[in-house]
Amino acid sequence: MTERRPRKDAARNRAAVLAAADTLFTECESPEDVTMADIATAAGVGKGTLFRAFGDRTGLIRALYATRLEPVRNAVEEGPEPLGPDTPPLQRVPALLDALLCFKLDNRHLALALEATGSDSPYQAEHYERWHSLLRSALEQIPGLTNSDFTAHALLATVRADLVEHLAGRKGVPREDIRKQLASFIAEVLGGTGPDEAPR
Amino acid sequence: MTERRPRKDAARNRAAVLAAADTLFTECESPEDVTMADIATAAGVGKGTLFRAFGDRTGLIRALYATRLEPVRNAVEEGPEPLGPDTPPLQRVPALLDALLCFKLDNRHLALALEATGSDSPYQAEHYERWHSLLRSALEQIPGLTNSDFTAHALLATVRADLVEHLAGRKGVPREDIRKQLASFIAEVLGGTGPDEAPR
DNA sequence: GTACGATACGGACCACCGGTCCGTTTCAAT
DNA sequence: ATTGAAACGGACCGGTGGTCCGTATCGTAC
Repeated sequence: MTERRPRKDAARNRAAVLAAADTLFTECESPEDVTMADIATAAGVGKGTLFRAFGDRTGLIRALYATRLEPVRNAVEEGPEPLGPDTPPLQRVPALLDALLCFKLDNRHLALALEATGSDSPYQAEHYERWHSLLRSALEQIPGLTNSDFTAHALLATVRADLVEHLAGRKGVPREDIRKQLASFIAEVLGGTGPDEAPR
Repeated sequence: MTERRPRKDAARNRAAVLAAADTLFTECESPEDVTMADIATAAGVGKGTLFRAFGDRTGLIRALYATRLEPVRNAVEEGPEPLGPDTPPLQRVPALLDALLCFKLDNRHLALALEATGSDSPYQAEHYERWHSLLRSALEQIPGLTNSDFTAHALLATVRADLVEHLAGRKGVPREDIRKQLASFIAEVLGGTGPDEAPR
């Protein structure tokens, strides 16, 4: 198989860039006053290296984002009960959204940077498709719920990075409050058509 | 009062720029390949004029957006039954969101341009505050609904420009379908706590 | 109609950013 | 030790938002 292993220095530099970018985005207020040159300098490499490794700005941010999101993704794909695939939908849907919310709360800067890539609306990222179809199929298994496709979009819109940032950052709403409000909203949505509780 | 009337040529140029920007944004695919220089040229004025009149790119787009949104705003503030302030909340909430949705459908390019301004998340625009508090107070009057503040945010997130664009543009969902799905979603949200409203 | 101050015009100009290019250095397989 | 491939880095480029200032236009006072 032609699986060329990357050279040692390449791997090291890649990691250095990722780390530097992460701290820079975390520190700076707005993602867009972190320039590519800044990142290169902070990582101690040249700009060329940076672009060679990640293609372009979006590629770098996506790589960072994917790295951070991986634990969540694993938990969802093969994890235990609250998030894993064996959870009954009525319980899994809130769990999924709560996990996503917490992730965005913990990585506000990153999620913001990803969405702010300009031309790259979140709906073009392959991430989105995955989450959407996951959520949709979970919703479809809930009896009495129609409109799963749109509902999935709507629920995902609820945890978008800039809304989360607006609430948690700008308005200072405490983390647990946001989680509770989201949970309560979801309960309203899910409870609307079926029997009000009882996962049957 | 020091209400200096603007000079005649200034007013004419301002209008020309607004018109030119509107058509350019409408024609071009992505808002960000309409440059300020393009707009100036299309309007037959110099760049300086353009910046003098609107401050910066965001200012121009906001001005355009506000102009287009004005009819809706009027209808909401002092209009007749479906949207106006005398409508009972249970009917007004869906009407408001439907109006907003239709507006975004009709002005996709503009709404997209506004949100894509980069640093300027929709939540920082003064528009948003107005719509949010309007919606929230309407929701508060619906008996049995808690969590009005967050619910208002969530419902507004449902009609965000890029989601609408994703559905209507990218995936080609017909206008009426989207409206119907939105209405149905809202019904689920509003019907969740009260008596079984089931409009069908 | 003329003169004149205030206001607006316009396009050359600037700073800066994402992205490329290519001569030089480093790696690792032999 | 040799050597070719892979990676490096920073000078460089095209283009964008935004500024500056000499010039043209407006509108008012006479």
